[in-house]
Amino acid sequence: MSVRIVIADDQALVRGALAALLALEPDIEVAGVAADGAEALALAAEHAPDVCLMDIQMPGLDGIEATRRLRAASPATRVLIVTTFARPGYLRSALDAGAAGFMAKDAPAEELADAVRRVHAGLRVLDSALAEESLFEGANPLSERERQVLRLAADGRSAAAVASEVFLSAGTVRNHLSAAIGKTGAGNRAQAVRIAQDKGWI
Amino acid sequence: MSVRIVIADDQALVRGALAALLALEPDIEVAGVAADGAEALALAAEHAPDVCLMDIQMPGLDGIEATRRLRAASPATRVLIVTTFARPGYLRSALDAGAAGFMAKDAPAEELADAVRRVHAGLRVLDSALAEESLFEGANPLSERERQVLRLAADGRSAAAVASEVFLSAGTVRNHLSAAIGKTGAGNRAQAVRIAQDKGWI
DNA sequence: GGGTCGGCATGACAACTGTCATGCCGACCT
DNA sequence: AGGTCGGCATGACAGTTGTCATGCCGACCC
Repeated sequence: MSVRIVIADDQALVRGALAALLALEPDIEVAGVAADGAEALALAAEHAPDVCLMDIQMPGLDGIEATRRLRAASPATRVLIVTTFARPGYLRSALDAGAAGFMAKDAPAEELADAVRRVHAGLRVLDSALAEESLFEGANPLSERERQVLRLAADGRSAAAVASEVFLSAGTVRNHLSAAIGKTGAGNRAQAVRIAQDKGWI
Repeated sequence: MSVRIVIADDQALVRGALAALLALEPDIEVAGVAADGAEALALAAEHAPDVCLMDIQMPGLDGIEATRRLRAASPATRVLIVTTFARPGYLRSALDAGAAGFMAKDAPAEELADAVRRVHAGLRVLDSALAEESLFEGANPLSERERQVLRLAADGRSAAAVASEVFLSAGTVRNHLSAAIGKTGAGNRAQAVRIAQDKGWI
């Protein structure tokens, strides 16, 4: 009785290579591959796989949101997040969304098949160092408004431009940014953006 | 007579998966895998492979610089760059460094083995859309100083902090940044950093 | 109800940022 | 030699950003 899986990753080369790697295992069967979250949902509905390997960074529907919807639509399919960026905030979001496992892409290739089997067996799979860091860091300290404003400021918009997007005064936007700068421990908004992205807070 | 290759990529999972994918080809033999540029050079010296698959983003010695050194040390080994980021500036740097091919990781997995064979046969392998864009964009317009200052400003340093790093006045640093902003078509330094990174100019 | 708290909003002030006019210097051409 | 050009350096000016004191409001707890 083999484990049936679906793989979702936007980079075709990586997707195909992961499929090749897992297809080598006698007890794992690759039922399908998806290039984004929406495709992953469709494939999961069609094939009802045991496990879905899910990247976070994907165009359109990202891996976190896709996990949330997949858990709601097909509770029998368990999700193993496999991500380039081992950010503490991502781990938390992934678990909140209902993921059963979380692996960074710099983990040894030999561990992947085992992780799939463990997730299939109903166990959680976590990078222990990252889990520790996630606890140590504490939760995302930014308020909803602060995240929103910081996201908009992230691609270099001025305070006035952000203000008109969210229907606030420019002063208020600067105030939220100032709060975000304080909470991230940054010295200005550019650093705040970097730190927040690095921790997976925005 | 099979093609002997070395694979360099810092993400172990991707490295292993690419190795698995290529090992399936009867005429390709994976002689070794490396986690960074330095390891790749050592493996190339040891095994004298026909082709080296090289990621750009790697800790320590990056893929571009590793390619340059590998071409100098082992001219018989041809380099195929395989990168996450299909940036026009990267393509140019890679070719200048002596790479024989340049593939993005979102290319179909079926093309990888063929690309390896072509590179081995002495042909160039290029993403044609990217090559066109690279020509259209023209060369990196930033001067050495502008790149240096922009790189330092990229992680949120103030003009004064950058100035003391490079022994210039704060005003001069702002002037270089202003020039970079103009040349990138950005509206402020944060946008200039984004655009320059996106095109592979810094 | 009264007190406290966190999130949100605002304008005033100081610091920083982006632009510009100006000047210096070496490379290149005629 | 003289002219032109691009890269580099600088300070003055106007616009943007970061901080702060202040106030409003709903949630929560005696």
